[in-house]
This record gives sequence, C-alpha cells and structure tokens, in this order.
Amino acid sequence: MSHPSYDASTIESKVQQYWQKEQSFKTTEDPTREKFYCLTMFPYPSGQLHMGHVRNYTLGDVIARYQRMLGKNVLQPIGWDAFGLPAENAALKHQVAASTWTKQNIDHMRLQFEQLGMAYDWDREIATCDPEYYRWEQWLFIQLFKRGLVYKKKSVVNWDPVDQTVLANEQVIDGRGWRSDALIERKEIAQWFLKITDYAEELLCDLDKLSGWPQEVRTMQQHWIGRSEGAEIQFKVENSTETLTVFSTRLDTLAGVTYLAIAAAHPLATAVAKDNAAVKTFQKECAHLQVAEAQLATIEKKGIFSGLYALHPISGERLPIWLANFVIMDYGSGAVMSVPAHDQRDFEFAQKYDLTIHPVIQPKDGSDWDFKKQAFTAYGMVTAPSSCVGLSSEQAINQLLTELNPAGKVLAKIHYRLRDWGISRQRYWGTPIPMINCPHCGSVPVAEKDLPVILPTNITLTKPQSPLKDLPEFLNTTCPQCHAPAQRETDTFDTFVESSWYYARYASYNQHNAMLDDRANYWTPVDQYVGGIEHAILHLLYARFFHKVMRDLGLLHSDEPFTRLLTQGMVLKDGAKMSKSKGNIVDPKTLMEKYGADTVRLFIIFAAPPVTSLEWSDSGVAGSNRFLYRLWDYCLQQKNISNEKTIDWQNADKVLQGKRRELHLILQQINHDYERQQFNTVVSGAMKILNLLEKEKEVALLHEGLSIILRVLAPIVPHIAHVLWQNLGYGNDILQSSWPKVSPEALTSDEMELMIQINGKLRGNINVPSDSTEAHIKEVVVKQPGLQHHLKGQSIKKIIYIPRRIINIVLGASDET
RNA sequence: GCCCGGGUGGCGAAAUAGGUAGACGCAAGGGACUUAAAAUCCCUCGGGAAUAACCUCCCGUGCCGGUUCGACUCCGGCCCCGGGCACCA
Repeated sequence: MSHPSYDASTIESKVQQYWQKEQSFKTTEDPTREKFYCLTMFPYPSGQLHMGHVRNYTLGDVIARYQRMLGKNVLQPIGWDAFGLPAENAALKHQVAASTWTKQNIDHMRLQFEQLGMAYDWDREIATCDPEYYRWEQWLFIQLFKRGLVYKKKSVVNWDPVDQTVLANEQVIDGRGWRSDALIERKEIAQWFLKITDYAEELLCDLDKLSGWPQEVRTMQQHWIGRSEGAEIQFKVENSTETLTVFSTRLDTLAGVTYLAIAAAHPLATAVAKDNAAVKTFQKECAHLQVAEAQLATIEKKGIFSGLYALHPISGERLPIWLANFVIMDYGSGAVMSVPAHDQRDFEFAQKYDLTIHPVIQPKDGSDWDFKKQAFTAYGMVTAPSSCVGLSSEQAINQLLTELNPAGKVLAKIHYRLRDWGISRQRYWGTPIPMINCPHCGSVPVAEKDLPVILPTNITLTKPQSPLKDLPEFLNTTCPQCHAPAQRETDTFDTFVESSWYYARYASYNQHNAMLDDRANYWTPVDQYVGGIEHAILHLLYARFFHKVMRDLGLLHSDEPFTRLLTQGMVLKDGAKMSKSKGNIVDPKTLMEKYGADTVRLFIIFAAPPVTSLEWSDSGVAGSNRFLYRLWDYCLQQKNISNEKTIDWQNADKVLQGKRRELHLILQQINHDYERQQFNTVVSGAMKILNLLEKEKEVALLHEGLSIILRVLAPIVPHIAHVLWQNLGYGNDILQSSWPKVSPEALTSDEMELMIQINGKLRGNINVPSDSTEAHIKEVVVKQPGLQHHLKGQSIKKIIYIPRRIINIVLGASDET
C-alpha cells in the first residue's frame, strides 16, 4: 500500500482548520443571490452533547451544506437557550453560580460542535442569558405592553408548602414536591399574560399557508387553538345579583340542562364555603390537585352540591349548582352547563350523584334511545323547548339564538381552546420582567433608556427560592413615572419567550441600537427549521405568535417565521429513550474519538429516516466506519484518474452504457431523496455507487462516478469528502463545486423490463423494446411460454398495462357470475 | 382522559403517484487468503412445500374486515408502542 490509510482524527482536524482559515461558513447578506436560512432549534446548554443533539444538528448541517452546494447563500447560525431550570438545580447542588455553570457548559458544547464539523457562522453565536440579548426581549415586552397585549391576572400554580416555592409540573411527582415530598397545593398568584388569543384567528388561518410543515404538526396546532362556534348563555343565580356565564357549542340542548357545574375555586363557591363545612372540605380537597391538565383529565370526577340554584333562561326552572373538580377556573368563566342526556361526562356525573337526566333530542331516524344507558351526543331532532319542537339541532341553535338574544340571555360567540400565555416565572435564572411596582402608579414598565434590567449573576443559591426578592440592590428602585421609591418585579420570563424570537436576532446579531434591522428581513423567514417533534405545539406556536407581533410592530415583513419544518425523531437504545437512569447512554465523545465525526454523522444519517425514532446500534457504527475505509482506499487507488478523460458515451459499448445508466439512476434517486429529506437512502445510494464502481474498469466511468459519490456524500461526511476531492484532483474545495446533475441521455435505454401478473399475482417478466406499443406488448405477453400453464383453459377477461412497470392479465370466470 | 404519530426478516430499514415486498447495511452461517488470528474478499440469508438440481407453488408488512384487476400503501373497527397536554426544554 503506497497511500496512507484512513485516519479520521488527523484529516478532520486538518479540514476544520482549513474551514476556519478560509472562513468558509461566514455569511453576509447578498441581495443578488438566492438566500437560504437553515436553522436547527438551539440547544439548552446542559453540558454534554448527547446522541439526540448529534442527530438533530447533523440533519440541519446536511441540509445547510446541500443547499450551499446548490449555489444558495446559506446562513446557518447557532446559539444557546441558556436560561432555565437545570442551571438553578445545578447551582443549588454544586454551589456554583448558575452563570458560571452555564458558561462552562456552553464552552464545552461549542467545542463538540466544532469537532462534529458543523458549518456554523460562529460570529453570530447568541446566548440568551447575555444582557445584550435579553435587553431586546425586555424592550419588546414593553412594546407589547404599550399595545395592550400584556395584562396581569391571578392564576394558579403548584405550591410547595415546605420549600415555599412554585414547582414546575415535572417537579410534581404523584402530587408531591420532588425535593420536599410535601403534598403540593394550588395557589393563586398574580402573573403577567400575553394576549396570544388576540392572534388566535390568524394563527389558525395561517396554518393553511404552511405547506412546508408536516401535516400532523398543523393538525396538532389546529386542535390546540380549537376554534368553536357557539353561544354564551346567562344563568341568573337565585336570590342573588350574580349571573353565571357559560359557553356551549350545543345551544340545541339548552332545554336539557339539569344542573350547572362550577370550579371549586369559583368565587361563588368560596362565598358558600364560609358557612358550609362540606363545601369547604371539598374545596380543600381540590386545592391539592395538580395544575397539569393530564392529571386533571384522569382523576375521578367528583362534586358536591353548593346549596345554590340557578334559573333556567327559558323555563325559569331551578337548577342546582354543583362544585366539580374537573371544571377549571383558569379556563373560560369557570362554569359549565350540564346536559346529562346529551353529554357523556355530564351523564356519568349525573348517574353518580343521582341528578335529573332530561332528553331533548332524539335520533333523526326515529329510533329509540335508552337514556338510562348512555348520553345521545349526536345532532338529532329537537323535542324541547316548544319553539324548537321538530327542528334539527342546527335549526334549533339558530332559533334559540334569535329568540333569546334580544333579552340578553344568549350571545353568539366564537370560542378558542387556546389560552393566553402566562409568562411569569417565580424563578431566578431567567430574563427579569422589566416592570416596576409603584405604590402610587401601580405596574409601570421600566424606561427604555434604563434597559437592560440586568439579572445579578454573582449569586450562590442557598435555598430553592428565587434570591431576587432578597437583593435590595436589585429590588429597590424608583418609579419611572412619579420617581417615588418603588420595587422591581422579581419574576422572570418563561424561557419560551427567549426561543420565540432568537431566529430573527441571528440576522442582526451585532446590532446594538435596535432589536432588529434590515438584515432580519433579508434572512427571515427561516427556509428550513429543524427540531424535535416534542416542540410541535408550544414553542412553534409561541414563535409564530411573536413573529406576527414583530410584523405588526414593523420589525419584520413576513407573516410566518418558518417556511419549512423538519421534525426529527428520538434516538433510542434497546427500544427506550437514552437516559442516565436506564443506563443506556451512548456518549458521542467516545465514539468520535474512536471513529471520527464523519463515521458518527454517517451512521446517524443512515440508520433511519429523519422523522422516525432511531435505534442505536454499535455494530452499525462499525459498519459505517468500514464504508468510509473502503471509500478512502478505493479512491486513493484511483489517484491517477485523469481529469481530461472523457468518452463518446453515445457510441460506447452497450454494457458500459448500461452501467452508466445505472449510475445515473442512482443519482436520480439520491437527488430526489435530498429534496424529500430522506437522507438515509442517500447513503444507501452512495453505497450502491461504490459497489458498482469497485467492479468497474473503464476510467471514464470511474472518473464520473467518483465525482458524483464524493459530492453527494459531502454534506454528510464533509471531512473525508473534502480530502478525497482534493487528492483525486477534482478541485481545491468541494464546497465550491456544483451539485451533480442527472444526464438524461444516460438514462435512455432501448429495452424495458415488464413484470407480468395474472390475476394480480406475479408470474414472470419480459423484456421488450422501449418503444413497443401497448397493443404489441399485450399480444406478445399472452404468448409467453412460461405463462401457458396458467392460461390454459381460461378466458382472458382483460389485460391491464401500466406503462414501463407491469402488465396484469385478468382471467375469466366472469361469465358464470 | 383528550390531541397527534408509529408498527415490514434475527436487527436498522427500502419500496418515488395503488403496480416486482425486504434495496442498502448490521448480525449470523459457509468458503478463500493466513502457521494462526484480525483485517479483507467471495457465497448464502423472511417462512414453508416440492425437487437430484432447476422450473414451480403456497403463506407473509401488528390483528380483524372492506374497496380494487392488483393493497405495506386507500377505507372501517381493534391491539400495542411513542410524542404533546399550557411551569422540562
């Protein structure tokens, strides 16, 4: 062997140095070129890259590099979603400042990204815990406040009575605090909300524009927003000035209402509880329920009679008002009307507590329905009230709307399941909410000239509560309006706020006088966004909301932030998500040391299509490494392939033409797979090309084949492709080469193979000239000797010909039937 | 509980618009090379029937049913696994 064998670590660091020296991935705006903004969701800097990261960022890098080789001006930035809960936990556990811990993690992960060969423009790196970043978030919040998109209201949280702190849903285990093991309590506190519901209609309608998104993500968001047309109905409370407002999409069932249900925390319930011990006990029980809806949905449905009655808006009938543990105060008005005859949940509740079931709708087909067994929930024929007898459900809804609206009892209303976005967190490690509480002026935004409100970082946590309240130098300030002594808001933003606009800031990363500038309009919207399916709703909906808000503030021109979305699946080992507790972690670091970045990238791309979960396999990695060894050895054996070697393919030998046709068919498949983002079969295709070339002698074909395989592999294994491209004399930098094109002449063939079916079962095949007519093919096929024993004694009913693919002979037996 | 996905050989997977099921790779088995091993190369590889060997035939894409000349692909019902459910990110 005269050539050196494949040594990944040497060539990878050499190539990485080359990219750095050439500033290969530094991006500038160029209006004359087609831009392509490729972005992978930025990581939380947890400390170490895990396989999920490797997969995520490799996918983004493959797309960015592919688009670049197609000739586009590609931006691929990276940054850090640096605020969040884990830093606080680490700070408490290891007695380090959250800022120090975070910074160390970022430094380590940055190095790992570089070692993986990611084509990032590092000049644009962002960390959300940097005041230069979050000052613009605070500024944006103040603009939203000015626009009336921010308000404060009381809202319920998980309260740990021992640690005296608010817990995230994931910190509540079986109803108890993860650290203290105390039974958690629901606690109402005042919090800031963003009016995302003002944008509900647009967020819903614009989903139709997102043709580059997976349909399931659009469907999930559509259901999450949950637009429903219905009516608000007023129920007067007996012997009281109070009125309960409920929303229902089934006004046609109004006459069937037999009771109302209110949240345990409803003001009416609290009023009753003063002198009703049983109601008070029930309230206390409900106060231990978790905030998480998944918990709420699975608990046993319980209730208690409040002693109060509401009056039916039509009949004036007295309807008992019940407290129910499944009615949420934060959602709608905290009260619902119950129609046990026509709603299954109401039915089960009514059965349990022996409440009246009053049917007012019958099946349209006139069949009997046993209302003692279950609710009839479909639309049907209405039997009450008298004004609606004989009407369909649809007609009855309209009738009752027109009939009851003048008296103010009913109002047509569009309701959204989407709730406003609560952004207050009672935590330390986050962006300070730029508000000041003045004893005279109330909540006042910080003056813009005083931004940023800087989060103190030289802090060692000693207890699980946020330290901000105990820091006078942070807390005490003066009111921007009346200049009286005042206190800062000590809550910080939900970290989803940072991730809702970072994609735009990458464009204006070094702009110190504004949040965004013209460059943001050059680069956005993001052409390709890559991230986990777990972000399908919350992150992606909040970012869409922020994009529209930024547009309405004149900061951006487009309507949507992400044109195309790729949601990648998880990395599993032994069928389960990799986690420390399961002990099934595979560390990318040791693999990269053993095989190099290219092998790891190759395996992770090859092992599964991007969207499905990926089962880890150590021997599969070794196989990927073997392929790169083979490629390396083979290429260096062909080192003296002349660049000038060409051939008259039109008049070449038929066998050689057939091989070239095969090569271009594979290239066609590869190009198609790049476009549809099925990169695992791109790798299969490259393997097929190498298998083909290894059996080939003709230099012209080798020269063409090697130039194709190196270029189609370059986005996936960029280091080895770079070195081999140079060594074989194709050029100095494969990044500058053009993407390989399929030659249409190479694909032509004068014969085609057709599969023959009889009654849909495969029975043989036949080669015919490509220009054969359908009639001729049908004639020839039935004479095929191999088929005669199938055809004997049967009549041919018809012959179906699918051009260039298949021919199906359908046999008789039709005469008898 | 509600919403959204997924299920194909021993394993990861492929099948581009309803038209050859299992490409490509891993593992396994056999062979070549070697004193030996590793590496490399060659062959076999869904299950079954039949055969000296071919030809050939049957079954097979989670389960049950349907549409179609033809279904991994479309429709209905079910089972199992995963993601999300608003304070993990």
